Amino acid sequence: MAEAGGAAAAPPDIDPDFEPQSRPRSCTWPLPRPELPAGAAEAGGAGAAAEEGAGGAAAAAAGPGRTEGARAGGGGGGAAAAARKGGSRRNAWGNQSYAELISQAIESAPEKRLTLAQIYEWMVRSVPYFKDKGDSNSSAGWKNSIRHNLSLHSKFIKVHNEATGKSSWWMLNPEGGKSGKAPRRRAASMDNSSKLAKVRSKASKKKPPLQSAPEATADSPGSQFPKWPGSPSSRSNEDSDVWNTFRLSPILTEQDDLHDEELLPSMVYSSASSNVPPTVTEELELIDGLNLMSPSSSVLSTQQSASSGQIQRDSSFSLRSPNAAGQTTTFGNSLFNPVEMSLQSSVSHFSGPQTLEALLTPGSPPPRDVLMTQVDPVLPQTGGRMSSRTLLLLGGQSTQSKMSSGNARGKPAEQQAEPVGASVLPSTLPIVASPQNTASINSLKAPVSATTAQSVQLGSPPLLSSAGPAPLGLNQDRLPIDLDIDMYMENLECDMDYIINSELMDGEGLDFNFEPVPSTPSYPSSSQASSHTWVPS
DNA sequence: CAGTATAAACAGA
DNA sequence: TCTGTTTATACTG
Repeated sequence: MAEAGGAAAAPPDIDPDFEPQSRPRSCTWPLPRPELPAGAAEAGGAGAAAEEGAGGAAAAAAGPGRTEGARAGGGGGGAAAAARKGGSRRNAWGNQSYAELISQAIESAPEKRLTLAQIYEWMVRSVPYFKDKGDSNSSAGWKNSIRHNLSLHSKFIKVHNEATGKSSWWMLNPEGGKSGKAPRRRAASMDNSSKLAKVRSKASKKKPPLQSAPEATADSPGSQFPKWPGSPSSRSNEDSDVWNTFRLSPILTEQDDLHDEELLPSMVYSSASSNVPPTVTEELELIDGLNLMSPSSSVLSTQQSASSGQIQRDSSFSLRSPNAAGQTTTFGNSLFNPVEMSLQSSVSHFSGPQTLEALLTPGSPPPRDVLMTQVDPVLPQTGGRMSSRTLLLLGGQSTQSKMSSGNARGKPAEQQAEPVGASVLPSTLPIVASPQNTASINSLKAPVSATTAQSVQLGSPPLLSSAGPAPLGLNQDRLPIDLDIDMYMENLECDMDYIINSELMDGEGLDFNFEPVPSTPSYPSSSQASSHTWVPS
């Protein structure tokens, strides 16, 4: 799995003990372990050496005593010998490294993402050695190591978790950042956000000239992945720093002008439309990573660099959604929709520069639909649109970016919301067989390839119009992607939200909107909508 | 030397 | 206090 990079992730070593246990009821993730452990499975299956069991126990036993101090070094002595499988474990808990354990923990989560606390939890529950150490007392050392590993390895990406309000989500880097400490540049697609986060954080944080911006930015170790704009999620202030960091990429630069939140969409879109600067390329790469993830996603990829980029993203989203059962359909929908919306919109934009222009065109009334979506960035500027209402609309679920801060998820959010993402999506983009969906899909593609199609579709059901509740069933399709979504959400969300809110919102039901929107019109709607809705024809 | 573990300093929320 | 990031140190292969 994740393995691409994560190779480590699934090493064989896993102890029988811990793997399956992963899901504590109490755990955040509601889902019943979906497939859980891809990683685990593999891991376990693979090599899993049996030995662990014993070892584990032993370790546990021993463990308590020594805890950290001894371990490596001390353990080293004894353990050292142990070749992974061969014999003893490298570590008190087995042969797996922290990074591997973390990977498993994340993979075990239905949504493939966990918060730090959840990772701790998983460790305690799943790894015998840590069972005893859940306490604050004993836990300090290994928790510190967990955190350290998360930050250190690129294979782990941090997605800021608005909804939960908790800490960020930690996910496996699709590209497999691998353990490499800081593969900075590469960055995986998703990473962007996360990375951004990191970047920003780093940038902002340490003032020490050491890593001063410039250098860091570049490739040097300091900068990790400046790729996208996404990070708005982070904090306001940081952004500035972050941006600096990012600036490397042209896009970023542009974005700077704009604003954090909206930036993303705009950025992408803008960049794409305008030129497809190098930055874009990078994004693509990132995206690629996503693609990897996503099965069908590749669809558009080829078409246009710019367009492809986003498209892929979409796919990635869909991909992401693992298994989760679609529990909270509603949420999922809402959440996803927005995202997709944004995505689609973005796509459409790309597809049709014209559209973009049209959209952008100041002269024309700001095409809410379209513009909203894409242009969002502008909107905010124009008038902060994210009125509370909007947020409200999104309702609870939409995680609006930082703006709203507490997302719908908030409460049960984790349970519900998260799952949502995961649950439905899988089939989403790629597959969606349903007629409507199909249309939507087409629309997605269409933008790229055929504008015409879009127009057609567009014509039919503009977002709002479509509002018709009917189609909803489909919604689910899109929902899930939380993982990515979050990330995107950060970036996109704002836009989406805005758009949605502004347009759809008025009222009532976002839900309705979603579907209709996404289903077919979405793309078109965005681009076309702009033209349609706003522009006569 | 690379990878990993551990400890700890710092910083932000 | 928790979360994250970084740096430093030590050990192993």
